[in-house]
Amino acid sequence: MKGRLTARQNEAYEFIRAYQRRHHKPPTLQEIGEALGIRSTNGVFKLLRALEKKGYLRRDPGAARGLHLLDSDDPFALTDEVPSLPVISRTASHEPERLRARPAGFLTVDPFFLPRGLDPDTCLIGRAGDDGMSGEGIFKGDLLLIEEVPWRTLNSRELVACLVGELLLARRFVFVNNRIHLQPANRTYLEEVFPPDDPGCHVIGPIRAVFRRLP
Amino acid sequence: MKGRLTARQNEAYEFIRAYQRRHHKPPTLQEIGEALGIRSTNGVFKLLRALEKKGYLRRDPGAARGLHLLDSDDPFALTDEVPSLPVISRTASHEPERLRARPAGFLTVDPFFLPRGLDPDTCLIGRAGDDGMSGEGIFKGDLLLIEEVPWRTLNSRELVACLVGELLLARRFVFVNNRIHLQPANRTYLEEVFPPDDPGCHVIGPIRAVFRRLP
DNA sequence: TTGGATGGTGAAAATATTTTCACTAAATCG
DNA sequence: CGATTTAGTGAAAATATTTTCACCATCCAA
Repeated sequence: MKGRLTARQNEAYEFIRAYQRRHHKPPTLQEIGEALGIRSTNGVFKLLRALEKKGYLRRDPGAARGLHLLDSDDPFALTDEVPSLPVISRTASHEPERLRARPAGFLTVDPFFLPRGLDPDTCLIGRAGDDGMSGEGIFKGDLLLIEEVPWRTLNSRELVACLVGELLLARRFVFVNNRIHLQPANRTYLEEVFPPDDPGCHVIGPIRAVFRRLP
Repeated sequence: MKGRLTARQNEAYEFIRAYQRRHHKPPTLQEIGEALGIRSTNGVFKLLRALEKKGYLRRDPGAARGLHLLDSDDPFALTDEVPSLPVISRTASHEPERLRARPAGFLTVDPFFLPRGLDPDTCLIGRAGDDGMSGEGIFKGDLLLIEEVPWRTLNSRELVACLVGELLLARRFVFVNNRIHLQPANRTYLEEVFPPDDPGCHVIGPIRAVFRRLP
């Protein structure tokens, strides 16, 4: 029995949800007001009443922080919506079929980086092993969000992650004359060419996002 | 670094945990008192202070329901916070003192990108407004994790985000001869120089991470 | 046996937070 | 057009909640 939310109401709803996820408790009216740029708590109050009437939250009148989102009631459900992707360990190249085995860790990734509702179960995180794509802004050590797909479904010149030798590399993928070409974007690196079944080369899939921590 | 809990302290701890689990927010002192049969909120207050001193919870002095259990072994302890940072809206340059007002949205960021336990409350997300730092792998549209600090505390040649005119830009920061120099890393852009109080230039702080979604 | 830590009572003070009131302005709808 | 919804401002009132103060009792270790 939910009405549709106005843009403003949605902003309030999303803020409450983000706040709850971060602080494990609901915000006060003042905190909502600050976040949305509303100077009067009454402005916030009315937004909340509208949200309540439309069935998006329940209030506990009189109680401090007496809010309670209905959709995603459980704080653990909230964290579930933010996928945690396995980080490929350095030993993965020994058995590229089992990239998810013994992950080096997990990285929380905002759904913003999973376009078109990409299935999180098909995604992985890998660390770029060289500067071969520095010309396109991918540096050694960057974390790459990789969608795992069969390499035959890739488009030509798609930006991919692959395991070559002991390293996980970002490259442009080209398939011609029954050969996989991995093209760097840095003059000091050379294009590499492999037959499709070369055990020393495993193309994982396209790179969907790049994350870099700066010193 | 935890002391042992007395029976009474443990009862309080367990009640808080159960309450949090059920209501998705911490209880008030009165509610704890009712549950444990303590008539004075001060009795509860002292229990909480003891729990805090022993490292079992954190308090947020002055805030209603300002409690927060710590123990990370406990699935309901809720400590491993995955912060949700506000994304600076495009209209922020009109009032750079209130960057958090009316955020364009929120981005969940893995704690991995907050070095040395950087306080999430001092961090923001901004979108790079040009390609002025493409030479260092930051492109227009990239999401920047910015630590908000007073510009006088910056080191020379530090990579910073700043609001110049209508745009949020990444640049190298240099302060000499009482002038702020913003240096690009792309030959087609020019260094810009501002007096420290120029209203058209607001240096937000150093860039701690870069996130890019690929097409 | 004295002194600190613990665990209280009860009341009052100080804040935090919600709620109400009066008023404005824009957008929407029948 | 006029009525309704939405989204505010600003101030004040009403409560909820935290914090402090004075005081008491018990237990335990030095």
